[in-house]
Formats: sequence, structure tokens, C-alpha cells
Amino acid sequence: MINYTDELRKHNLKATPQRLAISDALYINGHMSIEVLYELMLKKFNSISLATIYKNINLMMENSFIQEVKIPNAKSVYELTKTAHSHLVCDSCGEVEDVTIDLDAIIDEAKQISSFKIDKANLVLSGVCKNCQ
Amino acid sequence: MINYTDELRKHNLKATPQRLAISDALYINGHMSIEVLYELMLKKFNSISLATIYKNINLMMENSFIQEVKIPNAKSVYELTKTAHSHLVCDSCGEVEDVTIDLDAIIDEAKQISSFKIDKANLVLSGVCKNCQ
DNA sequence: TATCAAAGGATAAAATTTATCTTTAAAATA
DNA sequence: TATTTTAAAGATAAATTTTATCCTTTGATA
Repeated sequence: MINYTDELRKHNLKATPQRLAISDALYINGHMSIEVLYELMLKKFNSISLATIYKNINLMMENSFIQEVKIPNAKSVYELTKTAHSHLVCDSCGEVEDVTIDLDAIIDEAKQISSFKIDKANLVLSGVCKNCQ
Repeated sequence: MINYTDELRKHNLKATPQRLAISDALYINGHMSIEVLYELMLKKFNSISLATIYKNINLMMENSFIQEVKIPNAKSVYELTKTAHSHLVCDSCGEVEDVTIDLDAIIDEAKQISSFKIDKANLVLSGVCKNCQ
């Protein structure tokens, strides 16, 4: 189990028990929706407010401690910020998995055929996971 | 100006004036948020209900006549369904543009390094458009 | 043109997210 | 370590977004 105290502070976030628990939950589960995160946090803090979840998720996003993953036809999930990567989503069970793919060639291609100055690429691949196949 | 009557019917959607106007608006503007679409439709139908917008957007999505485009740090926009393509988003003005890039190589790579059966790829590139540069 | 299922409008209700206010606690400092 | 300060937590109201309901109107088919 990692202690996220320093990591939170590096992002200008006070290391409260609630934030440490959110960090742990995201580390363990990888990706979580607001709803699922709240349910889980209730087990640890029986009087945690849903507002605390929202306030923390928003602040943690502003401070780049976590990131939102928007998924086609599903609710957003959140993950700890790591090195750039893409996502695999199972259309059957909703499971989200990280996958590291080099998108530089894609970005270069887009730069050539458009007049945009491109700096980020966001890729979500959909399919069926091993379990659901 | 295209007449979307037949196109709507092909998707099992009655060709009402409201739906024809929504289709036209999406054709002309490319991508629109619920909010912007509603504002625009109000100009044409001064008593159109917001519920009509939502009901139509949802039904049109279910029938694959339109598609939602989820954008990082912004509200979703909707577009008429066309052949598969990716999107460019301007971080400055929010403008969304279509871009066609072959993602087969990316999908193949993902298949090799994961146990998923992948069938779709959703790519959103972020940057700064010509106008905002 | 008559019929019928579906869509529109108005609006209530539900769901989601944000704001406010008071209490509590983390962090900095003496 | 005690004190002070600032921010976060909890409770809850408010705002926003989305869906449901109900009645009226209309598009599609015969």
C-alpha cells in the first residue's frame, strides 16, 4: 500500500484521510465513477458527504492529481494521473484498462492534414474483455 | 440544403419539422451541444420544448442517426452519423473539426498487447485551431 | 380522409453537480 | 508542543441537467 501524503502535497492538496482514501481506492481499482467511489468511501467513512467526493474530484483534477476518462455510452471514470496512455473499455462489463500505445505517428498525420497545432491525443478503444468473451 | 426526410425514415424516425430542423442544424454546424442546439431551435420554433430536444437527441442516438462526441474538459457535442472519423478540438475556442485518420495500425497494436477483442477506436485530438493560433 | 401510433409541448420529477455555511482538522509557526 | 491560520469536511440547500408524465397534435398508412 502506497502512502499518498507526499504525492498529494506535491499537488498542493492537503493530505486529509478522505483524500488518502480516495487515492488508495483509485490506486487499487484503477478507474472509478463518482457513484462507485462514493459507495466505497461510505464504507470507510460512514458519514462522508457526497459533496466531499465532488469537491475533491474537482480539486484533484484542477491540480492534475487525477484525470477524468470520458467513455462512449457510459459514465466518466477517474484515475490517478500517470504517464500518457490510452484506454480499453469492455462494452459488455464496462471494465476499463490502461494500454500504452505510441500515438506520435497519428498525431503527425493529423498535423499534416489539418491546420491545428495539436498537442494531445485521447484514445479510447472499445471491445470485449477477456472475461466477457 | 439537403432534405433529411428519407434519411430519418431509414432510421425509423418520423420526419417531423423539429427533427428536420435538428438535422439541418447539425449538417450546417457540424457539431452542436444540447444547449446551443436548443437556442438555435428556439429561433425556428418559438415554443419548442427542451424535452423535445432531449427526446430527439436520445432517440436519434439509439437509432444511429446521430452520435455523441465526448470531449475532454467540455460538454458533449452531437453530429450526424458518417463514416468513421476522429475529432480535433480547439482548447481555446472549443471548435470541433472532423479528421479522417486510419487507425487500423493502432487497433492492431492494441490487439497484440491486450487480451481484448477490439472493434472500435475513438480518437479526440486537442490543440489550437488556425483561428486561435 | 380517417385511423392510429408516435411526437410535441408543458411541466413535474429525478438525477447530478455546485454552492453555502458551520464545524473540524491539517499545516505552519511560535 | 501549543497556538494560529487556512482549508477541508459535513450537512444541506440550490442550481443544473436530464428524464418522465400527461395531454394534445400530427405524421404515416390505408
